[in-house]
Amino acid sequence: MSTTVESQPRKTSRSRRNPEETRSSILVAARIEFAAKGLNGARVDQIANRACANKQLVYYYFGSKDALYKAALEETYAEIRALERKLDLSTLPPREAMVRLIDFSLDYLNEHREFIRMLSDENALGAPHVRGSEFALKTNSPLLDLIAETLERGFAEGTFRTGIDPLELYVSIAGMTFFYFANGLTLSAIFGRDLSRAEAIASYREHIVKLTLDGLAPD
Amino acid sequence: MSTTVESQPRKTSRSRRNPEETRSSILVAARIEFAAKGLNGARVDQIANRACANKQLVYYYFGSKDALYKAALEETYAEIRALERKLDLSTLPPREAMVRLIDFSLDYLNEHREFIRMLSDENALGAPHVRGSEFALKTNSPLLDLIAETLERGFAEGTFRTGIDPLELYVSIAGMTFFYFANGLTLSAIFGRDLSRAEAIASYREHIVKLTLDGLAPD
Amino acid sequence: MSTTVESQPRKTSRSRRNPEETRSSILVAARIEFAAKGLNGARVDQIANRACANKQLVYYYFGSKDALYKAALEETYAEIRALERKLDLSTLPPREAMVRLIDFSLDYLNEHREFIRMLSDENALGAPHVRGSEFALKTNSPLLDLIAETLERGFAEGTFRTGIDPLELYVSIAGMTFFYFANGLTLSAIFGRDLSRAEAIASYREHIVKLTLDGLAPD
Amino acid sequence: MSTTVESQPRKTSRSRRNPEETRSSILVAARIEFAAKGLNGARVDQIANRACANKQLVYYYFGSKDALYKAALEETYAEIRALERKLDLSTLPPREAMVRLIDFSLDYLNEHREFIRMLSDENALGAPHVRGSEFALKTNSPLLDLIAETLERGFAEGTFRTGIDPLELYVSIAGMTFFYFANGLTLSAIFGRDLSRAEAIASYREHIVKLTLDGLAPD
DNA sequence: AATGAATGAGTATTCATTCAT
DNA sequence: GATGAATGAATACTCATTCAT
Repeated sequence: MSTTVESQPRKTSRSRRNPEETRSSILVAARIEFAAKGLNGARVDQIANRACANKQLVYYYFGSKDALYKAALEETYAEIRALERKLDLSTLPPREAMVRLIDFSLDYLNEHREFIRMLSDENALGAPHVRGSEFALKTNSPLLDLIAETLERGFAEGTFRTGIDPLELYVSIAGMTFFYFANGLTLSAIFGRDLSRAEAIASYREHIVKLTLDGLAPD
Repeated sequence: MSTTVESQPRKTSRSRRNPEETRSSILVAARIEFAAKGLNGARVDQIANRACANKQLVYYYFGSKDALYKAALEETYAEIRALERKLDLSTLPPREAMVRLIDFSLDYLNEHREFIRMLSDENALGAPHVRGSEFALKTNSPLLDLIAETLERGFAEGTFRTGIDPLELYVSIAGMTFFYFANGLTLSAIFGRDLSRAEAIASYREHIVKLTLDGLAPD
Repeated sequence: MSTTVESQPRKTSRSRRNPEETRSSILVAARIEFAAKGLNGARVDQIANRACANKQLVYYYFGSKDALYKAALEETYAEIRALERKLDLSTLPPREAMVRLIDFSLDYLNEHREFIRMLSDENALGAPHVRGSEFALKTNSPLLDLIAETLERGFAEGTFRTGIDPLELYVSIAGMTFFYFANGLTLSAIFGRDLSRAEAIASYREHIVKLTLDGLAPD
Repeated sequence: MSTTVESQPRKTSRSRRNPEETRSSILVAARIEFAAKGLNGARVDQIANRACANKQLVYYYFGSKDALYKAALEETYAEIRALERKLDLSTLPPREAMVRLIDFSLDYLNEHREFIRMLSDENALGAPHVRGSEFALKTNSPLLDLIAETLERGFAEGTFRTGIDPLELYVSIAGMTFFYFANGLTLSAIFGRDLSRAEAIASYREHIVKLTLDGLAPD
């Protein structure tokens, strides 16, 4: 469950005089560095290094470390939104759709710890980069609509109860999955049980699937 | 929901030549500073300032910034464990006990955002301070036993189903509450709904109480 | 015989944007500072100041105080080796060659007290910078070969005896000259005779020339 | 040939309320620390620690780090002077007396590297502690008189030539021995020959004995 | 578009020394 | 005499950022 990234400058060659590629490789490097060390811990030098660019180029393309962080954050969000858009819940029966949503959340976070780190970091800093209208618009999620539609279908067929707020449901599912990975290291240490093992994750999945489906079921 | 702490040196007088008090005031200042800015962002200068001590005293008493961070983390954990110990779940009927547990979790995190920040930060850093046997022992939680006992009582009286893992239940509850506050800023920004309002919290409480109790109920 | 260097920042202008010159001026400043105060006593600030650079440039070019010290030490050695290489002993009759060697040693140390200081300091510290193969190779001295060849020529013409180890001869000559200047201050103070006066040096020269030549003569 | 001293606080108990002993144990500790690390490198904390005293006592008894250094230097000198006083050269035939002197110098320095370090350090610093009349008087050496008397006896019996300055002879002998040990580490490293081995020392001894005796012999 | 050189303001840490008891 | 607590002034080193080419 370690998230440490060794600071190998990974100097794979990058073609000269290709602005688009240069910008892109800086952004990729930035995402890795920020995800691994946070805004404060990340080093512009390392980012430039990893991107096989020089420090000045970082400023040329992004203006400041902070702006670069924001760009990295936006890309990270964009990525997850793109995946969410592919999550075709409407073709599945409501209960299966909900399970699919949980699995997606669990799998994505398990495989993209960097998203956790960036999200935690941004909030710890007071979320200064997310505030502002453009950001919210850019990262506008289709998920809430998907959930709402699924809940309605479930209610219609009698498998879900009414009165469930899609955002609250989303937050509770995201919370259960996010927390598991976000705080897995301290949880494992303090409770003496390795939560990063595949079986532990599978078992926990069963637990939250049951909790959610039962919680959604009509009385 | 802002967690920023203005860097006012808050120079309230501190009696001289009182080692116990000096040490303590440094630790208090450290907890505030670390909670607000994280390990990387915190400034030893600020801590000393806030404690009305000088920087060297910090080193005199704690040795290093890192050791001070660990001490702050331990105290933070100790505090929550002390509260958990007071949580007398065994005198309540199982379902009420579970609600009590959720309320405690929600209220504590709502009122102690600094705990969230320290926990997130420690995990982001790879939990280097929590690893190691002494820490786990020191912060050994009574909560798992309380939950296990409650689950058993609930099963005995027929309100809870069997086969529920106390740790998994704890993680899911903690996740739902922790995530709400930990990532509240970005959630509010992106979904355009202020989650820090009291009514929003109350509504979310109802949601997770329902989810949990229904999830625990026998089929 | 004073070696103290006043800490005048000696801000003689240095052309901007000239990396070669910048690096070089830092190294020059470092040699002065290290020679005057030793590794421990030297201040990076002072070095930067004297080089009309700022502190960070020192790190930009040399990485650390220690690495800078090593670079200064290497240059110091390189300089003396370059001079030794010019010492054309092979064109002189053996006895004159030996006198030439003594004179060179005496004159060089007299005029380059900084070499004495750096050598003493390095040894006092346990010679950590000199250890390692590259250093030895870089500073490989031609002197031993020169001495060996001179001894052979002297033996051939009957002025020197056989069985003399070049390294031991070198060490004894270097010892007599080095110690005179290295410890001149305490010697002068304790024995109440100023050894830094030109006549004192001249007289001592006669003494060691005689000692050496007689010591080398066949029985 | 290493002179590094591990910083074990060597906390052997020391009887309380015994001023003489306290002062003495501080001085002993100071000599070890200064000899190992020099004036700049030595730490008052370490000295106090090693002496099982507290830092304030160091100041109580010696006033300052510098004064303590001077006291340590004086004791070091006093010790060698005491040994020199026991060197009964006058009972030996002149040539044997001279050999005895060389052996003494070689052996003492070999066994007391700390003397080398302190002497080098003091000179490197510009000998500020040795300057001043009291120091010279306190450490007044009998050696020059012993050498002068030996030279006279040698001249009288025809084994030594005339015109030899006792101080110059002393400096040359001390130089050959001192330099060997003082700079042994760099010499060994650069010339690739371990000068600290007993055989190497024995061989060098023969060399300087021969050099000296031949140099003193009449033409 | 790209680069290496240069900079100011910080940042944890150290250390000799003094104060109060 | 002896001790722990307290302090100011340094000190090596870092880092985001800008300049000049």
